[in-house]
Amino acid sequence: MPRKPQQERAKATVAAIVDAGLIVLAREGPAATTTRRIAEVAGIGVGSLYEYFDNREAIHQAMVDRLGTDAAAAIRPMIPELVRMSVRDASLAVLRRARQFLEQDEGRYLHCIRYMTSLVRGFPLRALQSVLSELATQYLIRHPEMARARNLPAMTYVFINGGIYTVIRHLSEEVPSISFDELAQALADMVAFCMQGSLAPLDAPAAAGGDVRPR
Amino acid sequence: MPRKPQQERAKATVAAIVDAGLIVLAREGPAATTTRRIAEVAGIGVGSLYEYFDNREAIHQAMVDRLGTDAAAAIRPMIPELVRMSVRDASLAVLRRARQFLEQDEGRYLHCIRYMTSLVRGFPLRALQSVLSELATQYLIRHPEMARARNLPAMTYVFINGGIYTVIRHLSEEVPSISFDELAQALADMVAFCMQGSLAPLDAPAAAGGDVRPR
DNA sequence: TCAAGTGTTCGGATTCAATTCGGATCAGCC
DNA sequence: GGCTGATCCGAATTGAATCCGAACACTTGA
Repeated sequence: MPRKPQQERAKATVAAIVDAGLIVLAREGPAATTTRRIAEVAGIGVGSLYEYFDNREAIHQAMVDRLGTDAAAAIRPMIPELVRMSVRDASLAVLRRARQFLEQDEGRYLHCIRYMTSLVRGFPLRALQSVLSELATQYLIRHPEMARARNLPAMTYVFINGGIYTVIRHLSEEVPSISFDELAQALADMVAFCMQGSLAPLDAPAAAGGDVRPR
Repeated sequence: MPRKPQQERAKATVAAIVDAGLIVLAREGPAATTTRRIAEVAGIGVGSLYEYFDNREAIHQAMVDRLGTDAAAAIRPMIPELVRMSVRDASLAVLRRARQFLEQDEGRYLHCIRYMTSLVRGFPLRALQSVLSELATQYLIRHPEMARARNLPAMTYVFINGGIYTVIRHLSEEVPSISFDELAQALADMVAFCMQGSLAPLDAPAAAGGDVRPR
């Protein structure tokens, strides 16, 4: 029976639990991220964990939510500048900011994110997805001619979801076959190529490799 | 101390364990996929699990490997046909085959794949990645003019990794915001657009939305 | 065919993390 | 102070993962 923290100290406790979870996960790995250890690092008793969380899974969920919210907060203020850039430059700027965000605090979030995919089913960074959707919307408002692009909702879906999880996967790899900068550059190029291709008239000259027009 | 199965019955036991794991995971979910239950469904004693697997995690890993191998086996025979298609059609064909593969046996693999991402860290479908790399290589041999494409290794990385995990994520979503067919169509279009854009001469006319040329 | 030696199976005993629960403590209010 | 609900606590309980030594099955070679 989880309750809502009402008093200040209770809110502090909840925050301490999520903080402790992230700290332990980053420093000691998923095997060490037990309820006892979280409580120990948070400086509270084990029983207190269950005052505000149904179970360990709920704590993990809160940790993921925190990461998503923080990431979103890092990107959101950039939106006004981003909409004034080209799609390629905007994509690149977002990817660079994401990397910077993940590497702050001695890579705490970077370490966490590597384990979180196996901690929480689906690993939904809702807040981050939401901010990137907002960015896409703002970008289209500023560049209405791009709304002509064919299949835009599906492509946006792939840009956002595919982008987030491709980056996470890359950062989780033991021995990446390409560097982060190469990945970021490729992703930014690809977003630009897709917008370009999707906006081109259907009777545009096809490149080598057969018919590249949709449908 | 895990050993290699030497006798036939031991190999059968190992296979039964992996099968049972996949069956239980698909039918009863991750919470029910305990060592006891796997042993029960496999028709063996709990102790036998540890003859060939270090721990439960190793069993999960074997389940993931099995899925990756089976998926790869479903795609590999298509390579000779695929290399004769356009990139778009080939991409679409691979995506359709993947879906068909996942839906066979009443969606057993589909159910499994939804949980596996949280069962095994990194969820590496090595065999599948390997087959798709092979496909890319064969495609380039057959279409040498495409090797001119800028940044090809990084783009291929994104096609393969991004493609696999975007599809998996989509199939894992409770309420997908787009249908699988829309996703497949968009991915195939995007691969085509990227190849087209990447092969286009650098001084090609830029589409709306600013400079879309790399670097 | 038998016996030794190795591979295989088994399931009760052990270990340890997750969760519960009843009571102690604290904050705000009369 | 005395009351009430919120908060905190940690020993006890529960159940899954793992271990281990005995029992059983197969292979070999005499």
